Amino acid sequence: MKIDPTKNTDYSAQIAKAIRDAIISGQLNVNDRLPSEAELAEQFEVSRPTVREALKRLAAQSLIRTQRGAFGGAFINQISYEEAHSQQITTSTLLLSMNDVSFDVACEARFALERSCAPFAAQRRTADQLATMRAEIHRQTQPGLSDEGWCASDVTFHRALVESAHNVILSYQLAGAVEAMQPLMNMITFTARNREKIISLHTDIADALEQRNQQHIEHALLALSDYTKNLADNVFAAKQKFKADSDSQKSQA
Amino acid sequence: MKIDPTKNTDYSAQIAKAIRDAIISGQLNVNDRLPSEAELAEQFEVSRPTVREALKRLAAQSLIRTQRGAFGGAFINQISYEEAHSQQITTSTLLLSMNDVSFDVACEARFALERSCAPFAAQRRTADQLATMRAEIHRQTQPGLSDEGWCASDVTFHRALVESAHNVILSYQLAGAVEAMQPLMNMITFTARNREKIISLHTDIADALEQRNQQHIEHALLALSDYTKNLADNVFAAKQKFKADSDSQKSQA
DNA sequence: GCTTTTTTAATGTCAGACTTTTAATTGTCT
DNA sequence: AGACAATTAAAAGTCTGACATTAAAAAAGC
Repeated sequence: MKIDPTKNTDYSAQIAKAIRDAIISGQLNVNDRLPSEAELAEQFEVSRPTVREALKRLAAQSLIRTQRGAFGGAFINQISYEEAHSQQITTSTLLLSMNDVSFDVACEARFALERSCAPFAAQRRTADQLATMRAEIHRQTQPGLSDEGWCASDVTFHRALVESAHNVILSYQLAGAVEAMQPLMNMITFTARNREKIISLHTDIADALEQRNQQHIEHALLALSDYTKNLADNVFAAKQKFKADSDSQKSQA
Repeated sequence: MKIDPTKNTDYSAQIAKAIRDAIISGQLNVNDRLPSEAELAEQFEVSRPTVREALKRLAAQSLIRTQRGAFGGAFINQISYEEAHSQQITTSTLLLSMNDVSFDVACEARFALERSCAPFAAQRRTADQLATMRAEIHRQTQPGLSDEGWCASDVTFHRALVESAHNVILSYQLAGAVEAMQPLMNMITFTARNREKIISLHTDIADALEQRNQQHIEHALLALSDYTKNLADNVFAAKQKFKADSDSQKSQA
């Protein structure tokens, strides 16, 4: 493994890429130890700080972990669902917030993705997951519930639904999508009337799941998607109107 | 922003986290410039190499980009679908390869996720996307097609299906899932008979899309999922048998 | 044989220097 | 005045060499 000094990218980026490729292609396996920083520096013919920058890049992607002390070093990390998941959420959240994705598009995607767990959820849901969902619905009916509490409960509810499909890959993908949407959802404050409607839709979902009726689950999710979209449209229209009003007042003054 | 010397994590990790949080919370906006490395070193009361390691961590997640020269520095990067997508694929691919996820589970998830684009694809598909799919089907019928060519065509076909939903978020999530599965799919070599069956299922999907029939699309995807799962089961069973046979031969010798 | 101490090999951190890149500024010529 | 060239300055990129800290292995002591 060598680096190309004529390329106009950083050495550290090139070295990181070389090691990353070796991991992906399977030349390096989980728990293998990389050579020490000093040895890598010699191999790549760069200084130790440069090697360290490369290693930090890999560490940021959870590809390696480092251990200090004798017989320590950098080891190929077995990436866990936990880590993959949190990385996915950071990326997706930033993607949404930085590219002004319309709420409609995001909302549509979120519920469409969730819908994909319906057939398996209907088959495989356990009493436990159903109980979680019922408990969250009950929490949502409490009149004193704060906005944050409401949103957190919403996430827990949908996570339980996703988990009930008993497919780790689906869970990983869907939980990411649901959580990435959360900041957008937090922009909407729900009135008591809104909450009431959503609770009834949540109840529909739980009922359908209890009866193991795939089509009802899908139907209820679609209804929830439509209702949320409508709600958001109204909220944003109201904000727009408020802004327009205050603008015209300013220009009059 | 300060760091905690008593914590047992690296300074560079703490600094990266502090800046990352500032980005996520919106204190730092797209295209904002961070202070120079020297200034950051002063602010955080660490040395410049340590700051640099922190910045490389952020660069690895595409959160910042750096520019050399006067008036250069580190700028908050507007993360693109392209970047988010490629990061997601790296993570998902490694997650699958390192956690020996069963083929069945991955396959089920892949097609279930793809199914979520069906209602929108049926509504919004364009002639263009349909043509792409037909063209790929035609390519797949060519007798001389290599295994790599077959797999690449398969990806293109499914990408076109996903794109026909015209929802950028769905495209991003689904394309990631499809591509992350690819290394697993490559472990199966398709016989001529297998290919024939898959082509007929692809044709079913294209036909259903042409007729804008959501349920047929979903049904065809399910059939494809089941067929692929079966195929994989047989392939792995055969491999197992081969291994068992050669093992018993060894023990006899 | 067990516990304690020492050794040692690694990462983590620092200070300071030098190189390269790049944009703004200044200077010069037409 | 305007276009082009030379200068300058600020920043990232890189290197050297040192010291601090950690943790496991080896050695010493009981």
